[in-house]
Amino acid sequence: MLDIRFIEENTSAVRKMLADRHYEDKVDLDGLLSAISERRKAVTELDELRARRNRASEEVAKLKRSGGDATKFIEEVRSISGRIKELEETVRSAEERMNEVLLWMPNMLHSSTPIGKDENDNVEIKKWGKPPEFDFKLKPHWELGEMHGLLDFERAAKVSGSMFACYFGLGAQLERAMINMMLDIHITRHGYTEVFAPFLVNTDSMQGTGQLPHLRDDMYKIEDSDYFLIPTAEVSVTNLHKDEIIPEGELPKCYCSYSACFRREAGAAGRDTRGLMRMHQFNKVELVKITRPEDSYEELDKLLADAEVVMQALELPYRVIVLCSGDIGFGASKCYDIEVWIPSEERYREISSCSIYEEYQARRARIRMRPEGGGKAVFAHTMNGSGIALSRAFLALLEVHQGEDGSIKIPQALQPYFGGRERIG
RNA sequence: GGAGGGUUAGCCUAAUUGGUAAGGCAGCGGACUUGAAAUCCGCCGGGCAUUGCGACCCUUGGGGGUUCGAGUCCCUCACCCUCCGCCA
Repeated sequence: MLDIRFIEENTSAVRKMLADRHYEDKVDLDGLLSAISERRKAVTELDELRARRNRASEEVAKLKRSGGDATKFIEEVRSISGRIKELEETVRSAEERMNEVLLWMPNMLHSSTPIGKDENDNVEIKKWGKPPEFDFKLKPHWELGEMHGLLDFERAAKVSGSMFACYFGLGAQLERAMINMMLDIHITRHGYTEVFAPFLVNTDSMQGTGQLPHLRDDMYKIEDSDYFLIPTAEVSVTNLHKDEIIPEGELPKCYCSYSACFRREAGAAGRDTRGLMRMHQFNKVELVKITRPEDSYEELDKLLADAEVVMQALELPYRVIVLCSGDIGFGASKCYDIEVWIPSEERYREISSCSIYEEYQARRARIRMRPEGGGKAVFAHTMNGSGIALSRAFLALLEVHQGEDGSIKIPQALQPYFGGRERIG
């Protein structure tokens, strides 16, 4: 959510942001501005009338107490009240139009976010590791998974449907080992606090972090209730501090959280249909930070580095890109993606997304900070990133570390979490 | 699921048959002081305003209703507490 005063005073910057994001047609900026000024005009008149009514009403009270005749003032209040009702309706409808647009208004972009049209204009800023070269015919992960009895897509389809997976035996253990390793790395080496939060959240939380209204079709809604299945732990964890004013000394809040994530993948029919690449349900270890405004970009870079440590521990080749204005998420002002090398596709695919929202989510979720030494509460900054997403980490690990015989080498850092096992097969 | 109690500003607590939210703590600024404490004054939810100092407006969990007027009465929803029931 943007501040309406900011929008009024920086209209051309907002217009440029919408153009940079290719959002011009989706947001009625002029309608918003007119709703704001209509509201302001009505509120001014409303305030004056209310002041008159309050004065008259006070006279009524005085006269009643002293036993006098208040008829004249009662009549005055009655007549003013009619006009007040009209104006209240005007204000209400102006605010409704205002909020409708505001909820669909994306965040301003950070100056370091490159301007571009789509994913082709994202900027690569780093590469780590080398994509492996195989002198044999490599197997895709679903073949490796079925060969070792780690994965079963057919049975998952039986109990649920397509785009679900079932992990058996060492497969289930491997998934769990990776989750535990990631959590431990962040807790013990990076200073995060582990959180385990609900997987079902209400509409207000979904709106607080900006999934609603525009991603409604990507999420699962529970029938006959106000609950949604979380698409990421970002939602449940960030909203833990909703409606709070946090003392400056307690910032930054650094949380890491395991959760299952649920996505309808409504627009992705027919894509990545084989294997683990795209699932309706997958696991993820998420990193969430709430910080002082002045520290936020530094904290974002640290968060990215924290996620990278996991990639390195798993010995998975990756690159880091900065998303351009046409590709970056709705509420983010800047976003790094970590992309892992997928041998079977011979390209990099997203495995982590580290985004900063500045005040955008904080304003929606009303997360504020009380400055050291008192003073007016200000909005905190929020950010989050995958640290990292399972399923894709699982599939990358199978493919990258496969041998000619189909056996899979377990990276050394993971072995203690996997019963000391050095390989599968 | 049922019954009862509750929700007042960051925290805690008042408010007559319905009469227009009173205080305390914490915090900030100032005065006083060598400095601090104590004391005193102002501020201390949001909006709007400002050339100049506010006789300005809204806010008692959310929404609606009754009334000239609602923290107070009615309806509804959310959440918290207690008890009963059911349940992994």
